[in-house]
Amino acid sequence: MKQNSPPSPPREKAKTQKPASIYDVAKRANVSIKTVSRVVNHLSNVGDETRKRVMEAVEALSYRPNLYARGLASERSFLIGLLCDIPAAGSGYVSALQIGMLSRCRKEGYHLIVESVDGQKSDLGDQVRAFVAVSRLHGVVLTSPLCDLPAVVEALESSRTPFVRIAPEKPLPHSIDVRIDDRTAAYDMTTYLIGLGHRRIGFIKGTADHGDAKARLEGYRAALAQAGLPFLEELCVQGQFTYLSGIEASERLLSLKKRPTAIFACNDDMAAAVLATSQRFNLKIPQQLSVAGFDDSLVAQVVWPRLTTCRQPIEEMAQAAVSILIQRSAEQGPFEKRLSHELVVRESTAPPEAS
Amino acid sequence: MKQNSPPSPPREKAKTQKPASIYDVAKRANVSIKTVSRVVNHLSNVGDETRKRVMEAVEALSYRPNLYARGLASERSFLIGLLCDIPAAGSGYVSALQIGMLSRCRKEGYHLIVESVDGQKSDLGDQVRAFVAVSRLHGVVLTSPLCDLPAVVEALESSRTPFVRIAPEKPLPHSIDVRIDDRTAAYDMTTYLIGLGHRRIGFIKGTADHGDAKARLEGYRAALAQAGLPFLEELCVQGQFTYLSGIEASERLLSLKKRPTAIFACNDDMAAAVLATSQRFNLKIPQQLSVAGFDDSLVAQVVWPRLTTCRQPIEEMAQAAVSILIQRSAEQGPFEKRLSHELVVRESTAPPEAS
DNA sequence: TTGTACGCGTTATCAT
DNA sequence: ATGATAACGCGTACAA
Repeated sequence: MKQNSPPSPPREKAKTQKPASIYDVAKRANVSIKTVSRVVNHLSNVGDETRKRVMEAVEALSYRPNLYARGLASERSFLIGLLCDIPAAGSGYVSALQIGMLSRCRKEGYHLIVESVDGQKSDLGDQVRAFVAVSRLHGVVLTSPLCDLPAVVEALESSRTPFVRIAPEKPLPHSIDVRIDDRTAAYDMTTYLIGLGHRRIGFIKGTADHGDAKARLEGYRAALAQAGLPFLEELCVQGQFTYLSGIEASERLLSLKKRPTAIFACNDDMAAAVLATSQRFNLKIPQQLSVAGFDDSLVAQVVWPRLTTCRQPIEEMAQAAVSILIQRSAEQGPFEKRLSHELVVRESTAPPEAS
Repeated sequence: MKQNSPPSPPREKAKTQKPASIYDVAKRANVSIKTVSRVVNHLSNVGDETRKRVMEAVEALSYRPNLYARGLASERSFLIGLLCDIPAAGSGYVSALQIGMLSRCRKEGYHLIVESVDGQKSDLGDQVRAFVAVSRLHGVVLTSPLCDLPAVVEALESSRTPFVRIAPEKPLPHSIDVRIDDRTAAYDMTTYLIGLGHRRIGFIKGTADHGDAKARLEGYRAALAQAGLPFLEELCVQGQFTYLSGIEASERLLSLKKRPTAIFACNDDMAAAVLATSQRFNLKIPQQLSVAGFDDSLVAQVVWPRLTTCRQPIEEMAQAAVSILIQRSAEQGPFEKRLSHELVVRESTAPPEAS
């Protein structure tokens, strides 16, 4: 006999710890495996009575469809991938993203597989290709700067792996993007600082190849222009989204002969660094220096004074991304999903001291 | 024909984006699939010449064994699971753990699948069972408090899923544990504070059901006893490893009529909270209050002043755990792997002010 | 509405 | 040392 026969026909259910298979369920419910499959996958063409019997059997045997068998039999696996650049892997941003993905995956019966790739290496495309080749993912979520690297996008497209990009820099012909309006968010924050009376506002940029970082810089400049304030090169320094880079950047800003009365950093980690540097420069926050961050990550509330920042609904964005992937929305064409940001005012900002 | 025939026989290699299968490799190398399998899995019984031919074919077709097929055919999958309790999922601790796992997995050709479970719910065992049932993991890594919950352990054992526990509270007959010596670590820190001259040392406990938290408390008490100092209930308050719980705990400690001159918190997040509360109480750190944390996580260096803390090699622990799982060391019996901690002295601690 | 039988890409068991 | 072929558990044309 060369076909799949129901496994282990002799001993019905010994102390075999092996999880029940679809055959076990079929036998117990007195139906074919196809019918079980239909019920499990929520297909409609099943009789009510039959469905009930099957569900009972599923329950009784606590049957769970095997992930590998499913992945093998259909192109569709139940794995969602999170691809992240190694330097960013441990950041609060990625953690939050992952939490959001996790919760949605759980709810939908999918699983999360996390993979780190080294965006610096030249074999990036191969890294990605290798990853999707072995695992035929249902879809993957991409963050900066990966989502803007042609090598990554091409590798994914050539293997026909659906993907959603979080906060990419540039639109792409066929891609689905989830984001907030970083430009407007930064514009809002800058305008808020200007509204407090600040005229010299320092800005710490995010990593150069991150799209959101660029958009925030634009927003900062736009707000300045709108208020009739000049954009000063010396007030705008490069950061890398890391705490350490924030230290360096803030040292430069605070060493200026005419130092700024406020500093807006592109994320909370760097803003926290500004706080630390201020201490060393003996500057009172917020009296002598206002500090604003971005993200509203954990650190924003952990430092003292707590950071005024711009909340980004990262978890929601992640959940949206996963949902899109699961619904295979790609087949409905590319689109962009924009969630809204929110200014969170805390103790790190205030009007500048009357000098 | 009812057997597996080499897929798509007509067009050798059209623009078929489908990854090469073992059949493609076998054909190109003029061997059977079994031989390919042998080479890929590094089995010894293959002729040198044959092996070379196969490897070339693998290279040329950039063949990667399909994850699902492997998982289906053998009990052994190439997935390592990280099971984490939902409240802890976003912590720096878990992030660091994950990074360590990721790097080791990558190096060994394994993949990381992350799953969150709700340790509070009564169906915890089922949650775990469901997870391992679908995915037949190669092994899973467990953290507190999950690693000490009988429901979790039993679910894993009954499904014969190997697991390694990180910093569990109690030893278990068949389990492999990776840890530092939390008791000694806390002992060292407390002794260091005593050495600075502190006599009233507050202690903020970690989550009650975490084994490491308990061990640290023991170390604190032991150091006190060793120095002939009394253990005072009022100086020892409950925390939950979260920043917020640290706020509450520190408020209680600093509201004491006779407040402590130093506070040792069970992790960095809570220590950071002590810093924040101190600001509100107008206490200079470290002059009027010394603060010490545990873990040496990111926040320890992000706050100001930077925290004196006890470094725990979390990433290393994670890597060790994965390696153990991959080597199937379980077959060599249970054991405990102990890594070493390190006292990291920064600006948050100093001798108490002469009063 | 329900069932049969094949294929997915591996590993594993036996031959040779 | 190598190869033919049966599982593995599921989805799915196709048939009934």
